[in-house]
Amino acid sequence: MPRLPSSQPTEVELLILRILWKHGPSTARAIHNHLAETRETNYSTTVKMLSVILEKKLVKRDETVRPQVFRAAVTQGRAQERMLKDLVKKAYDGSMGSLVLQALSSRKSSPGELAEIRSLLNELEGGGK
Amino acid sequence: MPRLPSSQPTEVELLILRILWKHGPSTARAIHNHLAETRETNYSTTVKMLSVILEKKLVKRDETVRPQVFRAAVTQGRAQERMLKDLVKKAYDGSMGSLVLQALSSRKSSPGELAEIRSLLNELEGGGK
DNA sequence: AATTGTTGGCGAACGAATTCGCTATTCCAG
DNA sequence: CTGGAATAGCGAATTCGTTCGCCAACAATT
Repeated sequence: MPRLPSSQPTEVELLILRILWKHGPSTARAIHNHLAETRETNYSTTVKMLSVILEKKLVKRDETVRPQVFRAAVTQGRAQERMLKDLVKKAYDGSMGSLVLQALSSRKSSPGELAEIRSLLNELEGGGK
Repeated sequence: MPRLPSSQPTEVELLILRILWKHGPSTARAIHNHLAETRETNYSTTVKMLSVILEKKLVKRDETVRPQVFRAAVTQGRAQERMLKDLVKKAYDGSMGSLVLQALSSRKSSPGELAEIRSLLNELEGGGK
């Protein structure tokens, strides 16, 4: 029986997206060079992955220039949000709150982050009243 | 070239673990019945998946009784933590704080959860000082 | 003990993800 | 304009996750 496509970006796809988010539109070669810092895959593999995620519409390609330039088709925030929701659904029974609790307690965040979180919390509680 | 095993529980594995966490040690039949509420897979499939996750040491099996009884070999908290860390690493550049920020802003949590979060936050800031 | 149903397990089959070899296309220096 | 280098792409091969069919072991009921 067939299985449903995952809807979430896969490992390598995410790796490529992160490079694009960080460095902006890039050529296949440039992407591969960044990729090569972490992994030892072939240039062909990078190109193939690019064509795959192009197919999935996760990236766009400018074919009018040579070499072609790839850009992320989704924002980092959107992608993160989708993945986060997926995790909450799959592993936290849909409770975003319990995820946050665990996130806060299982690891120390920087004081700056804590302050940000607190201010956001104030906003949320204030608005909800 | 070989690909590295993911270390994270997969879709169905997680489904089974959640059943065990919720209902405690269960027979294959019982697990399958719960599973069948959501999906329409065969009993053989359930048994197969059980043998797979047994292999992966995610569950234990008591073979001295008939029918055999399965129990989760990892706690829910541990499993959640592992998955959460994985997501933070893969999608948030390791920043747990930014994940929390997004979690809080992208969805409303219940007032009760917000209160819990706030109290945990107080604890963290107080202790860190 | 023979029949019938449940339980457990193996191995085949499929799609999805990832890898790369090889070919084709394009670019550029001479 | 031509040869060598870089770029683009196709298709085969491999692994993992998931599914199920089929057979064996066991239990229960007549």
